Amino acid sequence: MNAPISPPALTKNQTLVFGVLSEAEAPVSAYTILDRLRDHGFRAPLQVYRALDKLLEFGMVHRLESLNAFVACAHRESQCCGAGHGHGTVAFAICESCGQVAEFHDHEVDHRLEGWARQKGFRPVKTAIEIRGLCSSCAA
Amino acid sequence: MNAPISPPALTKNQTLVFGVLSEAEAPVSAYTILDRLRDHGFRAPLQVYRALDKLLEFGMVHRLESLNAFVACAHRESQCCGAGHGHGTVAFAICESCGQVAEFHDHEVDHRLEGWARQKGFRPVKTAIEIRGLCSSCAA
DNA sequence: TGCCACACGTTATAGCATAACGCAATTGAT
DNA sequence: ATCAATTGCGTTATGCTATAACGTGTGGCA
Repeated sequence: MNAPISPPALTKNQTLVFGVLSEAEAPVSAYTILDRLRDHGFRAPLQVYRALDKLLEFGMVHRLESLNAFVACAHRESQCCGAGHGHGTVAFAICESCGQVAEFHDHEVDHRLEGWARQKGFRPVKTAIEIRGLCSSCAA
Repeated sequence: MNAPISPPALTKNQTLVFGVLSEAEAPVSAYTILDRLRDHGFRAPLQVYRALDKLLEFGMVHRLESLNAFVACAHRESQCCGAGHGHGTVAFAICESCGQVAEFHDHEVDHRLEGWARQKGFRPVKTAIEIRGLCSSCAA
C-alpha cells in the first residue's frame, strides 16, 4: 500500500532540482538548491518548492523534517519487499558531524507502529522516523 | 539510559512557557507562545526559545519536528519502564485535522532501531518518530 | 475555437530561529 | 565581605524556511 505515483517525465525544473539532490552528499535545503540553480535561471523559492512538491509526490525525494532539508531517495529499484517498491515507512539516520544520511526500513517497526495505530483507531498518512547521531566514521 | 536532567526549580520565564504548553490542547509554535505571553512582558522570540531550550533539556517538553512546534511531555510519573521514567524514544501521533497529539513509546521499536544502529556503528543521540494522520474522532 | 489543466515566473509576505551585545542576579570560593 | 564565574534576562538585528496571490504560456482535446 501507499505506493508512490508512477513517475511521468519530469519537467525541466523538476529535472534540475532532482539533479542537485542526486549529486549532493548530504541533505540540501530548498534555498541552497535555489542558489545552486541560479545559473540555470532560478530566481525564486517557489520554483524550487514547486518542483520539490512534485518530486515528493513521485516518491523520488524525501523531506527530512528535523533538518528542513531534502534528499534524493536512496532505494529505487531496491532490495526487499518483492516487486518494485511500495515499501512501508522509511527511516533515516542522520550524522550530525558529517551530514551524511542513511536510509533504511524495517518491517517490524512498521508493524509495531501500525499496530498501535490500529488499536487506537488512528489512521496514519505519513510517518517520519529520523535518528540523529554520529555515523560510524565520525563516532570513532 | 538517556535520562533527562532532573528538573530544578524553573525560572519565571520557563514557568510561563511551560504553563502555556501545559494548558494547550495541541502543539504550539514558539511565536504563538510569544503572543500568548505578551501580557506577561514577553517581547522577543528569544525569551521563548531560551525557555524552551531549558525545558527540552529537562525533558519537560518535546519538539515536534514535522510541525516546528512544541508540546508538554505527557508521560511524567508514568506507566511503564519501572521506576521513574528514563524510557527510550517517544513517538507521536499527530492528527492533521484536530491537531491533537498522542504520545507513546514502544520498546520493540526502540530495540529494532537500536539494533540497526549497533549493526551499522551509528551512535544515536536523539530519535524522532512522528506519525501524521487522522485520529479516531476525525477519521470517522 | 474555446476551454481546461498544468507548469512556470514574479512579487510580496508570513512564519521559524539565532547571532551578538550588554545588564542584572546568584552562587560560591577565598 | 568581595571578587569572579555562571546563568538568566532583555533588546536589536538578521537570516532561514515556506507560502499566498497574481498573471503568462503551452499543450491537449471536445
